[in-house]
Amino acid sequence: MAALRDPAEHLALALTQGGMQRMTARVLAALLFTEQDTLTAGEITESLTISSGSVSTALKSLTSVGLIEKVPAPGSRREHFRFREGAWATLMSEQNQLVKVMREAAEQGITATGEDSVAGRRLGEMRDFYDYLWRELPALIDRWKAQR
Amino acid sequence: MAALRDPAEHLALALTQGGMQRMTARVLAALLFTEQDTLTAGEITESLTISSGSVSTALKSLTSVGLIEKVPAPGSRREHFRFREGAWATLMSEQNQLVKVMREAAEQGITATGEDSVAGRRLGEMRDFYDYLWRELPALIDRWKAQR
DNA sequence: TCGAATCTTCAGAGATTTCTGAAGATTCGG
DNA sequence: CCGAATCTTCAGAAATCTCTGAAGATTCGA
Repeated sequence: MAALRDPAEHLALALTQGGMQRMTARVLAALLFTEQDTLTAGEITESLTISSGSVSTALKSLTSVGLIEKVPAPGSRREHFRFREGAWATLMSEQNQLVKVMREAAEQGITATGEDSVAGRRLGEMRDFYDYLWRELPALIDRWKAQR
Repeated sequence: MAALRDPAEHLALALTQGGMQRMTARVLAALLFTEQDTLTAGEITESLTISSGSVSTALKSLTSVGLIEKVPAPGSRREHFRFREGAWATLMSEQNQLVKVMREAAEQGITATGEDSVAGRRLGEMRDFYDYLWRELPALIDRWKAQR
């Protein structure tokens, strides 16, 4: 596989498996692997050989979820971007939204079937599990932040 | 949205967001929401109005990851399936594979860039984070299992 | 304020994924 | 061992998602 020859592409692939858009993942990987402190949209466009449109969309989306940040660049007309401190914890928290969705789906199911039905009991187990994660995962991330 | 009227479909949608195939998610939801203890492939095919091929593929895949199980059904020629005890913890563990992939991608990046480069330091942070999760998440799940 | 450089948006081409349907394999009662 | 019931597989149709390219918007120095 070509990705194994290129660690940045390999990392992008892993991010893709986690649900990230392919071009977005490649842009993030570029920001991780550069030896510069920041990169401009133009530099990314050139180094990945993808359209400026894709880069723009990717940067917008990565910024909005807090994985990267715009860096004021005096003396340059272009926007500079940088991988953000603590971004991994942010990404993890993003993914915890899914835990919330699962818990709510279970809750809704219980409302529909009733607590004491066969299905209601199955869904109760599900709700309890995601409830537990919803409480414990943020604590886990906090412990990480603390020990840094 | 129609899904909000039908809790089973809503749950299937949530599973889909987590990366599960749509028909596979619907089959799993059917097994969760039924008032029976088990369902046959035929019953699922009928209640979801999807092709028998999709049901067969879905059941195969759900069985292989341990979310459901075949139940021996004396006196019936058909296979019976049931949502599996502790399946949610299993699903969670599945998803932790991604943590491992991320850690390895970081490690590989460090090997390529060197520990002391700018990129190497960024990747070091990434590696440490996923390393932490890789150690702590199984413990979190174990605590859940213990407290049941 | 003007204009060059840069960025954003979005329609549609292209790539990918998903589902179906039907042919063939399997299973089990008789 | 036969045959009806059931299950599996897979080619290709259909649906979906992704990326590009170019038109228009924006920004900032002069």
